[in-house]
Amino acid sequence: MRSPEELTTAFRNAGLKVTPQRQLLFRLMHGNSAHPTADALYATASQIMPGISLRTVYQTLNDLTTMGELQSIDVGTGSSRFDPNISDHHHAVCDDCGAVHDVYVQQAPELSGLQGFTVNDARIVYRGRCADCSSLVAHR
Amino acid sequence: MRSPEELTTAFRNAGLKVTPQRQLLFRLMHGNSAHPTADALYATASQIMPGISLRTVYQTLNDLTTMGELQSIDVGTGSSRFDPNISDHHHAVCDDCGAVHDVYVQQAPELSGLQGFTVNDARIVYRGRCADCSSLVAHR
DNA sequence: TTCTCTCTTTGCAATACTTGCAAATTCGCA
DNA sequence: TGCGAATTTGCAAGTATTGCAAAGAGAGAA
Repeated sequence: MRSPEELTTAFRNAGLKVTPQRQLLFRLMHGNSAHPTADALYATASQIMPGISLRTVYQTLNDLTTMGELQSIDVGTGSSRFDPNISDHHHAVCDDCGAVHDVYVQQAPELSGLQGFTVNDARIVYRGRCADCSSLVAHR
Repeated sequence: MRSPEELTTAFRNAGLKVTPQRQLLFRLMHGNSAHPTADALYATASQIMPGISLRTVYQTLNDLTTMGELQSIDVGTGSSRFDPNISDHHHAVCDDCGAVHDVYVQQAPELSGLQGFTVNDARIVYRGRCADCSSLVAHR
């Protein structure tokens, strides 16, 4: 996603208003590689801006996603996660700690066995154990 | 998943009971390539066995999944889908009609850029337009 | 700066999906 | 056939997300 400053002008140009709530969320998501859920972001935002509503967090995340500034990802953990990295990439989920990591794959695997299916998008979710959790196990 | 007959003995051997509800669900899922949701399966089951409860459908699907007879898949449509095909495969979802198709990929793409992550599983979800929907558009 | 129109934020209710729980029922071995 | 354990049901509860209406606040115009 673009920087908070760029988003500020982009929102104004689009006739949208730049509110303190939105600015805070811009800042919290910019460069955020934690793949937070709406609820997790709400928790963080609440510490800085008590009173901000979960509804606003959902609203803004959805707006940013619609505008193409965020990618919404679903790794099967019950709730959607949001990723400011909108480049072509995939995700690796640690089954131990739940962390989600960005992953880059050399080439999108070709599809075979489905005649006539036009692929618009391919997303890969890897599951396993991340380096941190692996080392924890090794020292157990 | 195994045949209804095999599951019957497998359940008995495991100390589990073979009820009419379970037998019906065994039959409905065996060879089912529709990737139904629990609710969809409940609708079908209800026509054959009025009174069967949605709770039992969820229960049985979860049990079969735990036993490795079914694969639970999440293609981001809100609810879990169940697949009796437990071979190594992936899925293609039509954004028009919502149909989910089984897909086989030559080789699981290698993971790069994540040091020390041990991959247990890789799942690919393709999105696009299936052959049926494409031809509908062509004739529009 | 002030006005005002429109977009936002809030709070709460409502929805969708799934699971927990307890009572009633039924399977299956002896 | 009887009994004990596993199951099924119905309903309540839990989680994630959205709809809605009233109150509030940007930001361009005067």
